Amino acid sequence: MKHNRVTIHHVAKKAGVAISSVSRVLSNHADVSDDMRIKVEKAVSELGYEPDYLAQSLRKGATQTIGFMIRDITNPLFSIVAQSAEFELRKAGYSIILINSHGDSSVEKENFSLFKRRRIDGIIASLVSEDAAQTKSIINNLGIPIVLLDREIAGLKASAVICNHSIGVKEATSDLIKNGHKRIAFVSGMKDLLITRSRLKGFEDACIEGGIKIDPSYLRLGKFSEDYSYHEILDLFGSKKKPTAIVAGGIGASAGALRALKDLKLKVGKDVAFIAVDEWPMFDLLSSDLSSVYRDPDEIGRESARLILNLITGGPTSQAVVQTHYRRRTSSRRVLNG
Amino acid sequence: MKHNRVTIHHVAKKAGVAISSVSRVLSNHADVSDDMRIKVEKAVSELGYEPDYLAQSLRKGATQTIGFMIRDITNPLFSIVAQSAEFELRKAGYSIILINSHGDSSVEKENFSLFKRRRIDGIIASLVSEDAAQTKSIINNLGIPIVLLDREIAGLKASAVICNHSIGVKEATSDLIKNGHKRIAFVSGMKDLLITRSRLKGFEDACIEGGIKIDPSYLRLGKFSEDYSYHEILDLFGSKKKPTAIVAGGIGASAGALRALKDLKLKVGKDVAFIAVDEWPMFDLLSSDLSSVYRDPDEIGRESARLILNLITGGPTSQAVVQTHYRRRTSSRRVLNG
DNA sequence: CCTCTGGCTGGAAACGATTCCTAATTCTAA
DNA sequence: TTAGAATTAGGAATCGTTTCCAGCCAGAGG
Repeated sequence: MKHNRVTIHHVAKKAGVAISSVSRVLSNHADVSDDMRIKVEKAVSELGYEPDYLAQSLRKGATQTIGFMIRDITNPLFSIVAQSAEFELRKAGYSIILINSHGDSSVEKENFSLFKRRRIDGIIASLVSEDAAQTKSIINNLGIPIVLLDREIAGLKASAVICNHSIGVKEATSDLIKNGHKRIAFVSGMKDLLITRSRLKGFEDACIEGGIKIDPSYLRLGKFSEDYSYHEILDLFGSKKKPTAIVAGGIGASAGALRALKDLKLKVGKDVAFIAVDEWPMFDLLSSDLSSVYRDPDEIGRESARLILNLITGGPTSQAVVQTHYRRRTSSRRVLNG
Repeated sequence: MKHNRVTIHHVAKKAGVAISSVSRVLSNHADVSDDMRIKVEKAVSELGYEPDYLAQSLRKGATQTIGFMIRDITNPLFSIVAQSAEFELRKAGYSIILINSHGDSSVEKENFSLFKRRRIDGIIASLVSEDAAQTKSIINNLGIPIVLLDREIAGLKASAVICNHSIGVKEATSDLIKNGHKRIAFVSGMKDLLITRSRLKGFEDACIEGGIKIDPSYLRLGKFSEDYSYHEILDLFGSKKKPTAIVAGGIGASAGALRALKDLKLKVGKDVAFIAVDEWPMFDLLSSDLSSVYRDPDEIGRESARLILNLITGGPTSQAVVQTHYRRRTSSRRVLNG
């Protein structure tokens, strides 16, 4: 029981050579004779030897492991990102350790220290917030290459995959305006995040171009949660100046808004125009044919894998931009009624 | 740059004691004086020392890591399972390595060997198939504790979380029969999987109790994919004896079936009764108010974590059963029209 | 015939911890 | 006072690799 793990010692003994020679053969070192190679390979295959990652890692100082930290793996968008990143990284010989931060900065902090203790080679992370000075110093002191998803932190030595949200949101908002909408609500997450600012910029640009003055009470930028969005929409429709259209930034925001509209017995695409930013699985089976601002999660995963590998091999930090575009469907057709 | 990692040596040197003493303090060993403890703890906190997992693992023979292997992390059900398992396991000091098998047996095999080389302490897996004799021998020779999700393999030393699908499906089917349905289609995955057999049993039991003879052409048990289900439903409705109700086993089956019905312009809950086995995010926002057979993914995750920890600490293999139940909504109300 | 070069090989020192064994010190009791 | 027990600390082996270094041997060149 104790001896069922076959190590390089066993191979060396069986082949009648030194441990170092076995290692040399296995790592394709130049200085090894044909004779030696044959002897060792024979012993290796007879014993079914496979080198131990742990010992290799300790010696080499690299674990061939990437930490993937997000707020919520349950988010369908991120689960696709994780999947595609894993697919790319395994091709390069890396495994991924998955960690949730549950949207909690202190858990996030712990996770970074866990990554360090585990000697992770690189990190792909969707951070809780961008402002925390503490987070910045933690990352900078970590000494581990990191790729940020949709975050921008000044003075941080990090690569990033940035989605160009403003373009898609602008197209979407412009379409609403072209259809005569003037009272457009915009619900999304915290304003201190790049992702929100970028969406907001698209929204504002469209309004400016369309000659619409933005009423700040239509801007509800607090949290990404369903709950937040649900209550904000209820609040908006309880007021005097009900919106005629809604742009929901993010999956949580969309879900909350759609539930609120359902409870208010308002028909999407009929009583109110609606555009969802980001799609989710079975989007086409929803009660209404939703227009959306789309980005490709697979691409985000691929790009994040590419960037982290690049950093690990000593490359400079860089950014990748993923485009978004407006997908016009029936929920955003003209539905004005007031 | 090279010396920025602080090791136990530095602590020992700073505190002016031996390495072994530092280790003893840190692992709360009994034989350590107060004086020693204070000296070491001071040095530890001044240097910000944190023990290296890699070295600890190599020496202790345990990596505090669990491998989580599934066919598709994108599946919303499994992503919830993964999340809740991770939450439980981290409380016990374990991290999880996430691996996709993409439903491919040979990838699955590679993954097992990767787990072995990484000295994973335990595995939680949703296997591609149950029949492969090869898989059985691989797992048995692996020597790593394993928990199977919804799979049953005779002669395998493994714990398992088994969902009692038959109960929920039976309730659901009985309800359809009570409403007068006789031509009920059942679409799901391969028959050689416990999960399918269990669902089928519930279906059959309900038919027997309800005095309905099952027409085998209504049983479409091939794959879990959307594509498969889509085409089978199209086929069924292209035939003479169109079904009046559908039970879709699994998320993929449900999605495919709903798409087919959409393309056929058949209204769910009006032209045909429908019951989905398993729910997915935003289930309540679908075009129809779907009845379902529900199981709690969080519970599956928790139970799998519990079982694997139990095995790791030397406990015997065991099974946990997660119940399912029928959630009656409008899509399964009486809708007979022929 | 001797030395030099160069290809191969084996030995040993890391990597960063844990843990066993031994020795030193203190304390108790005769 | 001293033998023996009880505490506590240090040294060294170990986990399974990689890699540096030194040495051996053969062939080439003088």
